[in-house]
Amino acid sequence: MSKSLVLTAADAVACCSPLSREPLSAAEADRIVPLLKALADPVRLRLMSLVASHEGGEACICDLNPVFDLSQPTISHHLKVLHEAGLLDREKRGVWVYYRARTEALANLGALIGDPSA
Amino acid sequence: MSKSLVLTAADAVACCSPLSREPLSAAEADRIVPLLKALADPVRLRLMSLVASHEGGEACICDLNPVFDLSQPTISHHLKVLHEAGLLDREKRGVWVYYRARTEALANLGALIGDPSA
DNA sequence: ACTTCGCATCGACAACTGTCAATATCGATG
DNA sequence: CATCGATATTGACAGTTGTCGATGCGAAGT
Repeated sequence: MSKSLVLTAADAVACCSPLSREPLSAAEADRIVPLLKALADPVRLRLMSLVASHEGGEACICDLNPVFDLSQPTISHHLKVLHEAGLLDREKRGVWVYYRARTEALANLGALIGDPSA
Repeated sequence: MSKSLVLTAADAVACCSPLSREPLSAAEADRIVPLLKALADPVRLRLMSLVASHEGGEACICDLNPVFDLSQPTISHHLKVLHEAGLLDREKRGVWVYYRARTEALANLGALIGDPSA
């Protein structure tokens, strides 16, 4: 069976026209805002960038943790927020946990905010 | 003198490569996050969309206020946040105040999040 | 089996945020 | 100038959020 039975916030972005095209409904805004909230923190934005720009689009937590002067639980918390927003996929391989950037979600969100054809 | 002597957060976005290109520095993240924070609220996201999609890219507060079931000070507050982030330009014409969407700022932010060429 | 290691969860706390009612400001109009 | 109407500011409050230390959990190694 498919692993995408659960509809994350990231999936919901694809169905809205760009900000400058037509007014967003309250329901649409409520579906998009969790994504923006997830990115609207300096640590999470950098985490997202670190994972997305990492080789293969994925990174091990063990690589991410030492980048910041923050406790391990704090990084774990931020990664969870990004994961639950649908921006990061989580996979456990052996001892380590890897996060992979959902570039499609990022692309959809980017298009919604700054529509190139607007 | 020019009115653009002040560098808003929106201007600072243009100088960063997309999220999935290379890791964002802490300083870059700190400059981008205010923009995302400004959009990461359902009311502000809808306000931004309302203004940006409005005829001429601008809208009068008197048109925005009745759209929401919120007090006038609350809407005023949200518009201020968007303005201070550099996403909305403010202009007083006669009795009314008009807000204009800074589409360039939106485009830059959109490109940073979801780079089409990534 | 015991320990170690990588990561998640919990509980607590300070800081920030969204909202409102009350009030101020300021231009237009009588 | 007195008033009115549109918007901004202030002060207060509840709810949310970022952070930490302590602890839990499961897999690997000894």
